[in-house]
Amino acid sequence: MQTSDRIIEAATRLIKKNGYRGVSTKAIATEAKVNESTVFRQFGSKQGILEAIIERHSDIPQFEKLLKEDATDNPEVDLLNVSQQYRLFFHKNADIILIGIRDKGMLPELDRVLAEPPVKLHSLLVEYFERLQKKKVIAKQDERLTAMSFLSMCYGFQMSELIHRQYQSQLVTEEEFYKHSVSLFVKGILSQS
Amino acid sequence: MQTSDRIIEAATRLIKKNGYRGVSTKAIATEAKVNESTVFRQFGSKQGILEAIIERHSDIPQFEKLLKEDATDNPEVDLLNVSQQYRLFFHKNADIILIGIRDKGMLPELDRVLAEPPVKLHSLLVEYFERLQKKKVIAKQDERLTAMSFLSMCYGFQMSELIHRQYQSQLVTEEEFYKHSVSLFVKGILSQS
DNA sequence: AATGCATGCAAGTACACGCTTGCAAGTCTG
DNA sequence: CAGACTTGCAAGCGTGTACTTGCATGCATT
Repeated sequence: MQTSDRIIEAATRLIKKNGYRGVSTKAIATEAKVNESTVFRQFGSKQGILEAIIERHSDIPQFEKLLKEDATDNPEVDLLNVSQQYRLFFHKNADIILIGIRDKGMLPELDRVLAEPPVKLHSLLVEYFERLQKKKVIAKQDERLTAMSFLSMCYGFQMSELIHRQYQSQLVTEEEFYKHSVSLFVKGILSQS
Repeated sequence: MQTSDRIIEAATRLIKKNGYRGVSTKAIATEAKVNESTVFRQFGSKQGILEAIIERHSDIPQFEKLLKEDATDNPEVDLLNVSQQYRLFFHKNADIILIGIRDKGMLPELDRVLAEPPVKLHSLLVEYFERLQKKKVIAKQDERLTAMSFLSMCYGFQMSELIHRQYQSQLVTEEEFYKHSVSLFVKGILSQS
């Protein structure tokens, strides 16, 4: 494996565990089984390593397609797809999400990148629910709030998995959680108030 | 105001912003308008300040009462109460929750204290939903998953407020979110599948 | 074989940080 | 007023850390 890859992986592992400021370049070098000077020759500075980590994960999810072109307008199907995609997004980016939370403010760009997907998804969900209301598929309701409820449910589940995994994991599996939550949620939005 | 109070407040402010390791004792002293040596005379060490911050917030919520003695067994009422209490818990402890997330692992006791309430609340909700099912108030369902859905919804909303406030706040207010979410959720658990 | 490149190694620099200490000044209490 | 206590101030100690540099070594390409 490439030297720089080993360094990035080592850094990711350590920063996830101890935070950016809690990890020294020497520790990263040792973990990567590399001399410290090599780290600087490759990345210039400690911050450079962090930037490389983020660059490697630039993988923004595409919810647009799921809720527009590919939408079946059967909410149970579409929302399950969205939740799967959201879940995938969390898995793929678990590393930088954790780092972004721990070391918020270290890299403004990271903050922005991480804050964006939820906002974007919220507005897409609003549009989606609006359409379903017009089509009388779901009851009349405040779509902003409905979208927020759904989003919070997914976000909350994923965040608690990320943050508290070692304490409370495996109360329920991801599969069953989403299956149950989506169907419960759909029942809620179908019925007339 | 007491010198030590000023120090604790200053430290809380700074640690929330920059993380424990991102804040120097000198910076804390300056922020508190106190000499650095005074900080050490009062708290012994930097870690001592952190412990004092946590001690000051030892304020564990009581969901037990809400879901047992005080329960009306009208889920709309009870769940709204629970959500209010949960929300209050987040507000009261916003400081140490944020610090706990940022500096996870710094203080094992803090990790534990913060991981506990959600787990506890989950098991209380499970009991509650079990009872309502036996009483035929709500449909038959897997109460573990139902509890998790509700909990994730509340947790997710509060966490995103805490973490991303500056980016996405005020899409919706807390009041309307909980009112809407609880009623949507209750519709979901009432209806027969 | 010669050249260039990536790396290891050892030493070192500059600085920030946690923490200590001795002394002087101010405040509060009996 | 005397004594105890708190604080400010200035200096300093030891350590860890980001980062640099010069040299030697091995490897690959030409």
